[in-house]
Formats: sequence, C-alpha cells, structure tokens
Amino acid sequence: MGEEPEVPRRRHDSAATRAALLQAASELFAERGFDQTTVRDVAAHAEVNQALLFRYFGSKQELFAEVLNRDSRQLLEGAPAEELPGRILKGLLSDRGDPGGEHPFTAMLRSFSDERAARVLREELGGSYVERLAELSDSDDAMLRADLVLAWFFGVGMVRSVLRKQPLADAPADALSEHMMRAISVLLERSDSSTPEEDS
Amino acid sequence: MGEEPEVPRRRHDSAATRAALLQAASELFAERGFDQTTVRDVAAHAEVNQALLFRYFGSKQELFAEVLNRDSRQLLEGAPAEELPGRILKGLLSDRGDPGGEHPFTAMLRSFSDERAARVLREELGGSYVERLAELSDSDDAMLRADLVLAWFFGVGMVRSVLRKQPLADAPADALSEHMMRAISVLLERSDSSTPEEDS
DNA sequence: TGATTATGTAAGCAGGCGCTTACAATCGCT
DNA sequence: AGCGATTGTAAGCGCCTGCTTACATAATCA
Repeated sequence: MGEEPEVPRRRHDSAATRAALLQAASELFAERGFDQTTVRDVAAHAEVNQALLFRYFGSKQELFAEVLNRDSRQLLEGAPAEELPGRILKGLLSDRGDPGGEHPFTAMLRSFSDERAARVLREELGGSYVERLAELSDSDDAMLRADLVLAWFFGVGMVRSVLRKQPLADAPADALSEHMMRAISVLLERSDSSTPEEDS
Repeated sequence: MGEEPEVPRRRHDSAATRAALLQAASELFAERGFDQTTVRDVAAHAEVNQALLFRYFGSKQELFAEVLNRDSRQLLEGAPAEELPGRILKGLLSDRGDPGGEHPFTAMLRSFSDERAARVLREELGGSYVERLAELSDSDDAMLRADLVLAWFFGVGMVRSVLRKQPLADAPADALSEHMMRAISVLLERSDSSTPEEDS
C-alpha cells in the first residue's frame, strides 16, 4: 500500500492523545449532547484509535465527567465570579455565527438529565448566578425570583440553541435581551426603589 | 396494570389496544424522554405485542407526535387565549398532574436533545402553542414573545423537576405562578406604548 | 358454513452501540 | 544492543435498538 506523509504529532505521546480526545469530546458533547455522541465519533474527531479512549478514560461516562470538570473549571476560573453571569448569558444569547465552536455550556443543557451535568448546572453555575441576581432584589423571596430568572436563561438557551425553534433561534440577541430585561425588572423589582437600575 | 381476570380486555379490539399504547407511551415519554424510552418498554407497559405499535402508529416518532398532539389538545381544549399561560403553568407546576393525563411539557422537556423528537417538537409547539399565545400580543414580534414565554416554561420545568435546584424545587406553585404571570403580562402586553422601532 | 379480513404473536434482521482483546510498533533504560 | 513497559491498531463480541416478517387466531359476513 502507499506510504503516508509524515505525521506531525508524535506517535507515542499519551498526554497528547489524551488531550486530543478530551478536546474532541468537549466539542462533540457540546454540539450533540452525551447520548448522541458516540465513542467512535470522538475517536475519529481526535484522529485516535477508539480503544485508547477506554484505556485513558475507562468509559464514556467517565470521559464525559472529565470534560464537564475541565470545562466548568475553565468557565469558573477564567474570570472573577462577578463576570460569570454575563459570560454565560453572552454564550447563551450570542448569535449563532460561530459554527466552529459551541459554548461548553450547551453541552450541559443538552445533557441535563445526566446527574453530573445537572450538578454543575445546579450548583456551580446556578449557584454563582443566583447569588448575583438575588442582589438585585431585596424582597424576602429574592432567591426564588433569582431562580426564576436563571430558569428563564436556561429555557431560552434550550429552545434557541438545542431545539433551534424559530423565531427564537435566529432572533437578534439585543431584541431578546430587551424583552427579557423588561420582564425581569418587573420580576425583581425592589420595594425601596421605584427605578430599577440599569447595568452595563 | 393486570389485576385479576376481572374484565380482561377484549382480545380483538384495535381501538382499545391503540389507546393502551398511547397511554403507556404518554407516561413513559414524560418519565424518561423520547430516546430513553424503547418501543419494547411501551409495548410491555401497555401489555400489547410490540409489533402492533408499528401497525397502528408506523414508527416511534409518529407515536411520539400523536402523544404530544393528544396531550396538548387535552390541555388546551376550550380555553380562551387569556387563560393559556395560567393553565399551562398550573399543570406544569403541580407535582402530580391530572390523573390520566400527563402534562405534555414534561415529555417535551426530556426529549429536546434527540433530533427526531426535536422535529416533532418544533412542529407541535409552533402549531398548537405559539399561535395561540401570540394572540395575547398585538406587536409585530408576537411570535418571538410567545417563544420566550414557552422557553420560560421549559426552563422552570427543568430547574424545578430535573435539576431540583432550591428554592425553586420546593416553592409553592401559586407563588411561582403569581410571579411569572406578572412578568408574562408585561412581556405580552397589548397596545405597546413604547415606540414601535423596527431593527433591520 | 367457509372464505375473508382484522387482530394478535413469536421470531428475527440489520445496524449501531459501548467496550474488550490480541497483538504490533515504539520508547526508555541498562 | 537487548528487553520490558508503554502506546497504537484491527478486529470483533455481546447486547440493544427500531422495525419487519411469517404466521396463528378470532371476528365478520355472504
């Protein structure tokens, strides 16, 4: 058979192949979710033999867990906690002109019935998000109202990015945020101030 | 459920077996979502041979569509547009829905990530729900606003029932309903007093 | 009645899945 | 160099999936 051209990646480099698998898995899980991503997809996308996936990660579930771990840590450590809500919101609402990379956040939305993904959404991302949102309201059920806002963001992300339902899927981000902010300011309105503050 | 042979189902009654399959499918889709429910599960739960599922419904996907259609019609029938959000919310927030009728949103929520189910979902949502919700607003982007309302319902269902995030998970339904209805009426308000800006 | 049709059943097919195995190639070390 | 350990590969196993087929039984009606 014909000779292959010289390969760029070293052939015996476990760290590199591990990283390649992790990266491919992150992208595919974000794009298709856990169930719709096969280990053969991941291996092919990483240009790695699929048996190595099991050698290095044990199982598809454990690979998913490691992806979640990596991506959520990356999301949380990349910026101070105050910026996290804005970042996630931007990822959720950003116009979908970036076909190369889905936001890692959508991997969790697509796979939220997996308990590990649910935990990240509920505790790590939801926690810091609600903390910030609750500051905007001083009513005794501020946390509950904040949860409702969080739920709205998740729902919009799901219908827009996962379900891809029109017209929401292709609506401009600023039209969405305008509508949502108007409703949210009613939801979170402070009793000591009649004028809701503008942010950013 | 097969009890004592008290009134066993007639053995040659296609309407009864069709109904049994629909009912079993409705419960299982709501419980596990589209792709986690197998046709063997449905047939066993209905105590019907699984080949009949394909005789009467053609495919798993068409069965899913009929389930959503039936449950949605049951949920929406005879309600004026003004009552729609309240009625959908009431069923969605109650921990146990009306006996005999599952809330279609639960099945929808758990089936987002499967592309075959998503196609059915987009059709059903666009046809049965958005059209009628959009009647509540007379602005030119009424459909978009209706999508945002639907997205909120899904998000709340997800955070409350699947993620089980506190305090939303255990909050009383009427408190949630009150908050959401207030915000929704702002979102969908008629005769929008603001200047009708078009963005190109 | 007996033929025709409607309904129910058992078995299996083709394909995809996660995962394993047996082995070859390459590296690190003395 | 020699040799064990590490890394890469091809093949395939067993199971589950949606769906189909060949056939048995029961209802219908001339």
